[in-house]
Amino acid sequence: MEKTNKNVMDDNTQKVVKQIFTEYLNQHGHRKTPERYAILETIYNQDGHFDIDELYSKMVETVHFRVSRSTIYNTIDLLIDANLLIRHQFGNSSQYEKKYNMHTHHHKICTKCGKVMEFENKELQKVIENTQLGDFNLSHYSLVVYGVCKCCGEE
Amino acid sequence: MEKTNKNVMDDNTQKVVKQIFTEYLNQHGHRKTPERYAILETIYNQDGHFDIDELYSKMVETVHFRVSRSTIYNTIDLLIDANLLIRHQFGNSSQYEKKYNMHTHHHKICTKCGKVMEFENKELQKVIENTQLGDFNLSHYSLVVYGVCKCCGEE
DNA sequence: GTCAGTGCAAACTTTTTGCAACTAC
DNA sequence: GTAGTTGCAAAAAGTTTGCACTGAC
Repeated sequence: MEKTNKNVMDDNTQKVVKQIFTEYLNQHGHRKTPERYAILETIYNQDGHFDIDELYSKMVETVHFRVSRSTIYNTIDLLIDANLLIRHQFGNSSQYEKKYNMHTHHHKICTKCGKVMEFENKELQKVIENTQLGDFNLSHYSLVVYGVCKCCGEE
Repeated sequence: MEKTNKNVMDDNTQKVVKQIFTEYLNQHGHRKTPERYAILETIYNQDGHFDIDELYSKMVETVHFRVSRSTIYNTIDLLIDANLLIRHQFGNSSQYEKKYNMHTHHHKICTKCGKVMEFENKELQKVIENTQLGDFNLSHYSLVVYGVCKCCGEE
């Protein structure tokens, strides 16, 4: 069993990402709606990966802020553009992950149970970032390693 | 503009992958239906990535072998299990790629035009394969690099 | 007051499932 | 003959779109 990052974002991170988002919205002529900030706050108050449905449920049930799925999709696109969120394409649905102030990490996925685990490896990170890509302007990358995890391998 | 792998598989590869598939089907008590071999052949007669719909169209229009989408989905699962096919999760739909006798490679995706390009890098490959993953039995991996390609960057 | 943003429902896309007909064995 | 497969159509699941209403500016 692998641990996911347990550092729930502190108040300062919340403050900073709100500032970044506000600046982004201003620069792009978008409105600063309460829905958008509620979504940003919910995302930065949790750890690990989530999909749209999980975020929707969390907002309705836990945060008690009712937004439509359309608004979530809309806001997620803005957050990705604002560099505050990463989209992964693990399974059938897109998985998202906050980006600001996060350690670079990679993912292991168990092909039996589907569990997604994170791991860090500085050397790997360095080599990938230094790779020659020709006329290609790198913005980010995603390394996913597939295999069988401890639990599933014990069968 | 990047070149994709242009080596259309030769007759020998076709023969070998059919043998591998036959063995797999036998070992797992699956039937050797013409649909399954037609799908395998079509996949190994083309290069690059494809999704279910492209494969379906190709079979209907080019190969003139009519199979249902259900059968394609079914067969693709078998081919993945038989280690003859890789599934990628690039966009909204799953992308597939033949696996036997292929060079290990990685993918660059342009975040503007969505183009998927391949590149090889032996060092990268070595570092990834030698990464310590604890109690995790590596089977394969997928490195996707996002950024802006030459054409899109010239705007 | 205006128009971007929201919520809802409908549409769309990709994948899965149920079932009758078929066929590899 | 029989059980695994196929093809079709319906259902699911995830995402996008159209449109009337709302609220940020």
